[in-house]
Amino acid sequence: MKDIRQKLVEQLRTGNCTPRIALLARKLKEPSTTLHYNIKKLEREGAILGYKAVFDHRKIGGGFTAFVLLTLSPDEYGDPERLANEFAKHPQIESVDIITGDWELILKVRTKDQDDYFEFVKKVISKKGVTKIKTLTSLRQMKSEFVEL
Amino acid sequence: MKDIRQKLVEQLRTGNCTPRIALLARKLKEPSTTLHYNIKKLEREGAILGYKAVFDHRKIGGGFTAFVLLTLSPDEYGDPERLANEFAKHPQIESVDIITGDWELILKVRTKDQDDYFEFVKKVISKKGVTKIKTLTSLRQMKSEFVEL
DNA sequence: TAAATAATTGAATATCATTCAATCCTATGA
DNA sequence: TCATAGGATTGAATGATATTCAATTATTTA
Repeated sequence: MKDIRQKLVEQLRTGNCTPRIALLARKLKEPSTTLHYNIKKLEREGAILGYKAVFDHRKIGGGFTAFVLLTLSPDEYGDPERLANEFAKHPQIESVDIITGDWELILKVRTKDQDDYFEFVKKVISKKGVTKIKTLTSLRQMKSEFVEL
Repeated sequence: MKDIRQKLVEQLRTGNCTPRIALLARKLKEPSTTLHYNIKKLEREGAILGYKAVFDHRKIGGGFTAFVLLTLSPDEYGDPERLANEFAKHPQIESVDIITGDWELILKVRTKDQDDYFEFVKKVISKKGVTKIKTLTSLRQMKSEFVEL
């Protein structure tokens, strides 16, 4: 048996999907060519960045979810985007935001379990420039990516 | 001119998309029927919850993003899910998590601007059961929904 | 080891996205 | 008011794709 599952998840997580124009045409009672035109326009304008699958992460080896608050050392203050971009590269990280207040960055992280998360914090998050880390562990997700769970 | 744009955004925000099997078949060098079978299986198992568009929220009237930390009154302590589910219904709310630590809930909220956000806090978030609200305003998003921006 | 169940796959079909050209609408300026 | 140009809408035709089906192969179960 091939292990296609993992490859599929990898591909569908960030793209490789497309809108169902014919279905939308029926729902909205509009000609599909009109919808096609308007969707392409949204894409051209950069309003639509892509199409992707939404997963129940518990079922694809991402049972642990946490929000991570970070403060940066004064030398990173001027350019928090450098570190933020570095974090963004990791597939375990769902979102990266530079924020106001007592913390500079907030990350949303998905790992298999708490052990995995601890390893991830040690290897990826704890780096020069990060002076303080606070983890808010998700006990229950009610909504994610605008989808109610 | 019809205003289809808003209706499309509404529909594509949470679903009405589908995987591009033929494209994946070329990428992964597997027969499209095999991929079709495996994708349907992921759907049946509930691992895939749906397919949706990813937006640049700044271009569809959601220029303001914030993470909202909430503490609940002792009487809501026992059943934070009730309030969480209520929040989840609002389209401005991207995610709702029940968390550990000093706060009980974290929301990710998208509104047009800060004024809109203030209205939203007053009308929706400030309700009986919520005793403390802390807003972390996003100044810059580097990644969202696993998509680098 | 046999039988049952699950997974893979090519061929055929049904559905759909996309293209194209014609038409309509809207904004702009004389 | 009218003419014009660019954008938006749409039906018909086409090309591409998802889906179904049946046959085969692999894996699990008893």
